[in-house]
Amino acid sequence: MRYSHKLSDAIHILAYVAIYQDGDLSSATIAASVESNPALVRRLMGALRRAGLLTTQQGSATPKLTRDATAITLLDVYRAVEEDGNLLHVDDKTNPKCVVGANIQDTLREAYDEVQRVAEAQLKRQTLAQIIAGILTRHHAKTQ
Amino acid sequence: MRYSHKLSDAIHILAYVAIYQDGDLSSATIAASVESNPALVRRLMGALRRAGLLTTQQGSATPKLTRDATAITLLDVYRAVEEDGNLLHVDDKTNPKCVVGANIQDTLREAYDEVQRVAEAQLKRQTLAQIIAGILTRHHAKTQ
DNA sequence: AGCTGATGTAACATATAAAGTAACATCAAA
DNA sequence: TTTGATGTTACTTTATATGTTACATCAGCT
Repeated sequence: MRYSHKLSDAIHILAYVAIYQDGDLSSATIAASVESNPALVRRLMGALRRAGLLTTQQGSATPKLTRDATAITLLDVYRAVEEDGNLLHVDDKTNPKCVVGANIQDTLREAYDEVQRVAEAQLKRQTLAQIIAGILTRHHAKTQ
Repeated sequence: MRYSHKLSDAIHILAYVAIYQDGDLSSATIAASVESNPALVRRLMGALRRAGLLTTQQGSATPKLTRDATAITLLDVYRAVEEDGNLLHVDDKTNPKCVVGANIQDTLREAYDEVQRVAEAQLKRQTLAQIIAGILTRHHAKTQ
């Protein structure tokens, strides 16, 4: 498949909502910033809403973060939009009659879990507020 | 796309070669253990050979690890078989005329690099020898 | 030398998931 | 009531992984 940009686009949406909180927050406007389409934006916003990160109102372009950007981690967003949150994938079709095929799946799962654990810990350490600060800092550096 | 099993299958191949080093190591036999096909096994072995982890000889089913399994990390294997080694992907098509779109790519790259760094460190900490030990331990537990 | 069976590699087909597109029901606000 | 928004679904397109086939090349044996 193509590589997923869902995490990146979801963070983009949340950052946009936070930065332009009193501006035009229609899915079409946000889609223009993402260079994507309104339906994708609405789909991602739906996932963010179900995860409790965003409130929306049907018929009204008024999305809002449910809490401060300092209290939203990249892990929160990742879990909201990536249903298979696994970074690495075990081949679950190996020969059970072979010593290697019969035992490698559980062994690898254990190994991959360690990778997943540290990656998620790192995602948890980074907040939406930091991303927003990074965006604004870069912007100001360019326009001064 | 489908999720990649290349890392898992490559580790499988290396473990198989190490465990059955004096047995039948034809791509067809290994493919039977992976429940895949010989061409895939040969493709992955080609990548492992180019990465310096394995030696092979055309015409002869005699693959060998180039060094002890304790000196081959999962990161070595990962880099050998995953050409795009990035676990997370920035959306590289965002609107440069928007403050968010123009600056989020670099900001996210920085954030994702941190995740990549800790994940790779964890992959580096785990060796092929540990995977082999895990496979054999599980096997012995079942057959005692 | 020739036969057999192996690898190396490429071309093509298929499967799967992401993202794009379009349509429409529903709701908000004027 | 009209306009324009969201929520959601179905379908299409695209990208990547894997499967399949074919065949050139090589090793090892007789």
